[in-house]
Amino acid sequence: MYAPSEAARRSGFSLDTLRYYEKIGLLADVGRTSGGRRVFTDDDLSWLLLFRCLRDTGMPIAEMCRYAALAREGEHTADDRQALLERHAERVEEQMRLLQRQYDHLREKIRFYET
Amino acid sequence: MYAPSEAARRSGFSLDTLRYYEKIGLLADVGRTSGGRRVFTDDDLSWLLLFRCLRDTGMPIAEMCRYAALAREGEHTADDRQALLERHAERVEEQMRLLQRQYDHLREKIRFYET
DNA sequence: CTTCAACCTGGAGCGCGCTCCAGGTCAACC
DNA sequence: GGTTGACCTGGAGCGCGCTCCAGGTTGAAG
Repeated sequence: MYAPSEAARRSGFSLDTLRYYEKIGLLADVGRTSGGRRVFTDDDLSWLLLFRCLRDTGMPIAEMCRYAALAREGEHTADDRQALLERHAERVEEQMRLLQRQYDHLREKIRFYET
Repeated sequence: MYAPSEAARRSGFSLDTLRYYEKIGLLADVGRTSGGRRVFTDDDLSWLLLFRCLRDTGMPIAEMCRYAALAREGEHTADDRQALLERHAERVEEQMRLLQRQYDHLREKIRFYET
């Protein structure tokens, strides 16, 4: 059980972003205290860490929503979810290759300044 | 000498983006025909390829503008320009490490679906 | 019991990097 | 000379992903 600030600290998202993710339905069924304050479980946290991973690798929020919606539908969507992640992983590989290539160009450019 | 569409094709930027880059002063002194149409030189093209590299590695446009402005000031800014690129390259290294780390997480998650 | 930082809501606003549009001009080809 | 597609300008608009704000509530510490 984590307070909002603790969940923010552990996930790397801001409080506003956590509220935003709940508002758009990415993070569903977040618990509340009797006073109306959010309480994040370990399960919520592991979702947030997955979202962190997907965001850091450039997945659009709309696609994360699709993934989360599939997961909520139940076990029978496991194949779809796997395929979604696989397609994303392939895009990430392409992104890494491009980044490496452009990094090499950049280093070459810098070497030019060193002479 | 390249027509706008050719410059777009070779640089990977859209026509609108080329015009936009000129408008904000990132790309300066682009030549024109008597009729007012842009003519891109090899020099313009190599600038565009550098911008492509910097954008692909996540440099904000404002910083590319700073770099371009320094270059226009003359040779005496070479050290500043080199330092700017070096700082950027270090950020890119960090970005590559993060991307690799999150890619590994993603692959692990996918492996979980395979069992 | 008081205080005060952390939290709540709904909704507006923002920064970035383009992208699109209207309404016109240019120039190569038939 | 007419057609057509590439190009021009200034300015508005957009998609994304938050971020901020006002005005109010909660709850742990002293």
